[in-house]
Amino acid sequence: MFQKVIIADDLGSINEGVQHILTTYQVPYIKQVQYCDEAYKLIKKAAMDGKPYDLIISDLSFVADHRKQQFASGDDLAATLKKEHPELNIIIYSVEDRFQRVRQLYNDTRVDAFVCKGREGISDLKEAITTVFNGERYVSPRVAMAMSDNEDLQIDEYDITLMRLLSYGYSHDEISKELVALNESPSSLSAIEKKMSKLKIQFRANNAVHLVALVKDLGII
Amino acid sequence: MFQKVIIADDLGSINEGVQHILTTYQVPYIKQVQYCDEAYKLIKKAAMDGKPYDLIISDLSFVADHRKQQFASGDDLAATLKKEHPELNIIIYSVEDRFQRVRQLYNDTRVDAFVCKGREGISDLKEAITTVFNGERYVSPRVAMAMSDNEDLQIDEYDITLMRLLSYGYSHDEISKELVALNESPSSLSAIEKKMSKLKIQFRANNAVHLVALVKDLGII
DNA sequence: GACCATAATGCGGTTTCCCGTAACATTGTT
DNA sequence: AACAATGTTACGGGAAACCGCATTATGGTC
Repeated sequence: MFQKVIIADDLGSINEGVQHILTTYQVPYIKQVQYCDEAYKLIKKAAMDGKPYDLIISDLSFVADHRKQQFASGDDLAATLKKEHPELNIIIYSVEDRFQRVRQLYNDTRVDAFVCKGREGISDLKEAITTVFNGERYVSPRVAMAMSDNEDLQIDEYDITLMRLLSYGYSHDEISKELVALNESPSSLSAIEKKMSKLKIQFRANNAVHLVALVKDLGII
Repeated sequence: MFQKVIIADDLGSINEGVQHILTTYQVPYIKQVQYCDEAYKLIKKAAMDGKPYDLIISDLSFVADHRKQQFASGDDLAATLKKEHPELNIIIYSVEDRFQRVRQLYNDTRVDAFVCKGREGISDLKEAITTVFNGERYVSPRVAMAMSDNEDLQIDEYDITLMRLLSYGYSHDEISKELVALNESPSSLSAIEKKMSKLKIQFRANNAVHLVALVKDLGII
């Protein structure tokens, strides 16, 4: 099992289970930090001392406070770490569940695991830890669809905005007006209808209600 | 703080956090069991010995196995315990989040707290423990709406069926045909439209899409 | 500028949703 | 049996969604 693990998570959302899991896996050295920068410094130092960490479990969002930080988010930290310490395993443990960000972290940054802090968060995390330890990668089922290699399935921010507005009970017409107000394009009623139609095909939804139900289950909105 | 706590949860869904929370609250005696019957027996025995438990944290669903059990579910156990040991505090900690069952447990069985094993499960549970210790009752925000004293807000199985079918992408017409097939009544198109209309008013939803989004968030479907 | 491909919009027709009203059925009360 | 109250079904009309096609921008290439 891993020998040296660092947990980065700002106070507000520390999960009691994480530390516990690691102790049950008998990880001898566990360090908790509350800032990305601190994690980065400690990892650097440990590597230079020849006693590198072999796993970091990090959140994504860290509340900003008075201290000026080099890394604004776990995304930045992960990207830098993967570049400078490719041997370090990275598990992201976050409430985040939007496709966009998960895809980017998994496919571009190439973190070793992405776990949603959710209903099944703890058990997912356990699975992630063992899977990563065995040299493989992992994502929570909740967002697994985000990694589908089906290239048709590319959902961008615009799509999400659209579906989110839809879920708020906006009519197509209202969505159109809203997008005009936001200066976003396309914004015409026709364009929105067309987009909705495409989304329904992508998600194999029978209608708008079905679409929203599906993407809510998938955690996209 | 509580002195003697029993945790009833079948193996599959034990949450590492629960035990940890109790230890941080410095509960001196904690017992874990996997069967309702065992919990019942231990509680009985402890009471007779003059060293009663003062809190049980119990799941609702327990997987059935070869052993024949007196109590099939946490509901039964809770109801019996409240009757025979009214002084014992009961916290239900379950993935369950359907109004029906929550209402029954809270209003009829009168458990002291109902906590959803969800995203905020652990922190909810902590709050529940301290709240109950202070002699008050608690329910997770996720299902708090179920306890609304607004009597208009009574959602029954029929409503849930309806909204579930709706979320599956069925048209009103298809829902009607489905209900006819299931031999459920009312099943006419008109009746369904009327019911949908009422539900939209109840949940302050602008339209069907909004309704499904809301009840999905509330965990009703 | 001319040309093309694509994106965005506009429009008409069909279906479904939505909501009011009215008819019919069921139940319970006197 | 008569009646009221409520539950269920039927129907109609306007609004929104849905869908195909025509028209008008937009951006890039020669």
